[in-house]
Amino acid sequence: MAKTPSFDKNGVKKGAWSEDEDNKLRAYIQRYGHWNWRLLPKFAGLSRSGKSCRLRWVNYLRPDVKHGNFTKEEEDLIVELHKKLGNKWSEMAAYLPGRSDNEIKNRWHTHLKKREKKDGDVLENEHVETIQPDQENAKENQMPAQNSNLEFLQDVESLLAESPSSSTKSCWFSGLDSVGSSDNIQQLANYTAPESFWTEPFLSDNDNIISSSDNLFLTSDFVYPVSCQDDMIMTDEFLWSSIDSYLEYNDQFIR
DNA sequence: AATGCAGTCAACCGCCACGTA
DNA sequence: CTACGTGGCGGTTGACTGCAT
Repeated sequence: MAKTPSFDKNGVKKGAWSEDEDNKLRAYIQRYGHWNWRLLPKFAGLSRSGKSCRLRWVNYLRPDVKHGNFTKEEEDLIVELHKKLGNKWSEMAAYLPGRSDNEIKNRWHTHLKKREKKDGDVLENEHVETIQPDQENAKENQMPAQNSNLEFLQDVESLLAESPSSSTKSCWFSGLDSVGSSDNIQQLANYTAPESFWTEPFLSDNDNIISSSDNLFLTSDFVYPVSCQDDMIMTDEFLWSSIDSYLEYNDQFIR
């Protein structure tokens, strides 16, 4: 499927990645993070270009990357987003957790483009409008701009502070669409975390940070249940201690 | 069984935007 | 202001798979 491995004139390897190369790259990034893609292959012991390493990580090795067939919902969303955004694959990827821009692009070119053309022809014959302006606006409201993780948490923190209902906090994290009637509750329910919030483990040289149950935002134990299980309800204490840990931990690097 | 062809997807390439010296 | 380095994006390619003939 992938290209045959070969070496260019500078001794840089190209083509399909071996399991050994994957393991080296994964191990290096999990321990040190990707601080400089150009230098990374040298330190990780790989005869690859930085670009190739980045692509392999982003599209394949990241722990949150979904491998497998697209669901009907995902495909419908891609079609809708393509109507809205055009070929902005990376922007679309922000709305499809676990899917890379490359994967979305491939899916569009191999499947959805044809489906869309077919649907378009049918609709043209039936003289039906595919999307109403109001629906567009509604969609816009559900997809706020992505912030940095820290900005996102600060926004959430301030919204939660204004919330009269303690259950709001749990409901928001459980992924419910609507949890109340007041403005800030509604705003919170519509709020979208940056994808990296769930997926970036904030790696450092200290392995304890990855495995410590005290830093719940930093562990896969916490990140994955929240991002994958819609019906998970968290206690307020758990949520607040997690946010505090997260902000505290971030401060070490920001200051 | 052999061949051709369309579909699929991992990976590459060139370009651009942005930050920094 | 300019040059340079880096990361990221979108378009394209090439190898593999599966199906039809």
